Amino acid sequence: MSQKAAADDKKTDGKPAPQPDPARSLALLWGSHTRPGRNGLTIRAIVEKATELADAEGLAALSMRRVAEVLGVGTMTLYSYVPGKDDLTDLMADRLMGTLYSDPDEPKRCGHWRDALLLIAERNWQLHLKHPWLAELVRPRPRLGPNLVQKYDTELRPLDGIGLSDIEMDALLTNIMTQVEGAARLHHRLEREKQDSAQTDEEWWLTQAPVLDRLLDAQRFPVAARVGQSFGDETKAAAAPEMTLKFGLELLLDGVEKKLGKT
Amino acid sequence: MSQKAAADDKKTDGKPAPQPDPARSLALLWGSHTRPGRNGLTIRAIVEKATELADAEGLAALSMRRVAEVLGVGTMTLYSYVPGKDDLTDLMADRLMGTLYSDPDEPKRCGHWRDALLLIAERNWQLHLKHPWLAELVRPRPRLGPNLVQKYDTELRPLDGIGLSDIEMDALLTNIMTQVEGAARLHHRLEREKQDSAQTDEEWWLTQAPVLDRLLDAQRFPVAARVGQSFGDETKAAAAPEMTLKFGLELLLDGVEKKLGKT
DNA sequence: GGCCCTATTCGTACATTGTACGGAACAACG
DNA sequence: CGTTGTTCCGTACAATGTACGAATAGGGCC
Repeated sequence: MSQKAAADDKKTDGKPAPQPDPARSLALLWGSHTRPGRNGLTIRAIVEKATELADAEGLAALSMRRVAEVLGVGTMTLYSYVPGKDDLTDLMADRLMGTLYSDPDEPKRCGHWRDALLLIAERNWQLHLKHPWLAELVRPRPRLGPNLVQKYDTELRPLDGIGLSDIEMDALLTNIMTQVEGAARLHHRLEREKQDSAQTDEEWWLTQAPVLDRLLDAQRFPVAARVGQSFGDETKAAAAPEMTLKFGLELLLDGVEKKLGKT
Repeated sequence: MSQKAAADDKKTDGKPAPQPDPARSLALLWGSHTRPGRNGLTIRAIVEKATELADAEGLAALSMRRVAEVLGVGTMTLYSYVPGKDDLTDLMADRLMGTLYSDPDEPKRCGHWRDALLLIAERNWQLHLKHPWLAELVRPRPRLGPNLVQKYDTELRPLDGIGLSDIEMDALLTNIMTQVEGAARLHHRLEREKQDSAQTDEEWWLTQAPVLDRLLDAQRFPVAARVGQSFGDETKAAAAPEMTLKFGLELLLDGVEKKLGKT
């Protein structure tokens, strides 16, 4: 239908793309973030304050106006440092990637690849706990910034030479990251629901009761009813997503172990 | 800090919560979607048209105004059928869950649990391919609707009695869904980038070249450079996320197999 | 020191979003 | 033919990202 209808907005007067300029975004990521402007503002400062804001109030509360307000500058001033909001979130994400490990060989120093992967998963999990907005970013993974590349390298090192092909190494890491991110999303969703419906889970059962009734009394869902029961008990007791993640990781690593023939 | 500061907006004049009413949302999901209004409109029709729109133009283009326009009704008319946009997307998602299997025993009929899980993963993957917006929804998983519960039950059945506890069954399924959704996100991200930067990937390498140079010439990232190379080759060749998913699934299932002691 | 030019700052404006509000049109019932 | 309650929807509002261009400040050159 309107497959290409949205391509030419402006008359394309010379510059190729006024809005999305991937080259500029990349240059920004890899460039210097500490060169101050006229009023002493730096990209780094913007990114840090924005991160604080997102940590405290969630990604939904992260608006250019709020960031500018917190920094005590005009809203549009931010745009002389950063092309747009997407680039800001990219910067925020990439910066965090630099905080994961103390040095590029930390995971490898675990010795066994399995321990290394567990460390990697744990660090990423903790990062997601500290920064709930990380898992909410629209972009599945942020643009390729220096810290992300560093992280990639750091996490690949303990896998190098254990018997996996390059592509398998990448696939394994990707799957682990997917697991962690997925668990983080679930975790934050539950957390938010818990504090949205406020106080006791007494009330939670009241609103959910009609559905649960329909669920249980009908034998349409025999297995779901029973498992949902167990899961519900577990859920209220502790952090279910973390258990799920641990379980999935074990399975994944056992699978790797089998693929490698033996430990 | 502002933990509870945002609780009381309005004077709370009687009705508990004017905006987020989980009970109503749940009732909506489980209620009838075919009762027509004055002008013959039904919830089902709204949901279907909205789904078409999201399929064709992406989640970003899905606005209440557009949906109403397509349906030929006033914008606010939608609000007499659906409490808000979130509920609409919940309805859309839940409806799709009903299209996954022909009957509640289809996966179980595969015989072996491994084949069943592969079928389950494949179906969910195909669904994500058909509806890119599904993986973009903010809510990690939609609200508990009838079709989602049905799907849950259907997918649990082949796992029942093979030697896993209820919680393990749930965790396994959750992890598989996470894998699929993560792969879908990556897939759609690559797809979008490919058609955003338009025509040849010639140009892609031009914009990405400076970064890649910095990446390769520095020996800061020895492993990442090499693996990224392999991965880049693979990426251009075919659908990398799908391969990654297949790989991760195999590992996961091998892990399950080991846990069960033997096939 | 004085002046000009360029890069930075940012007030205003606009398009777009979800949706609250309340009047208008309509159906059913007496 | 009212009356009443439901459904429809035009208008309005607050919030968003950001384009535009006027004000402004700083730094180099005479």
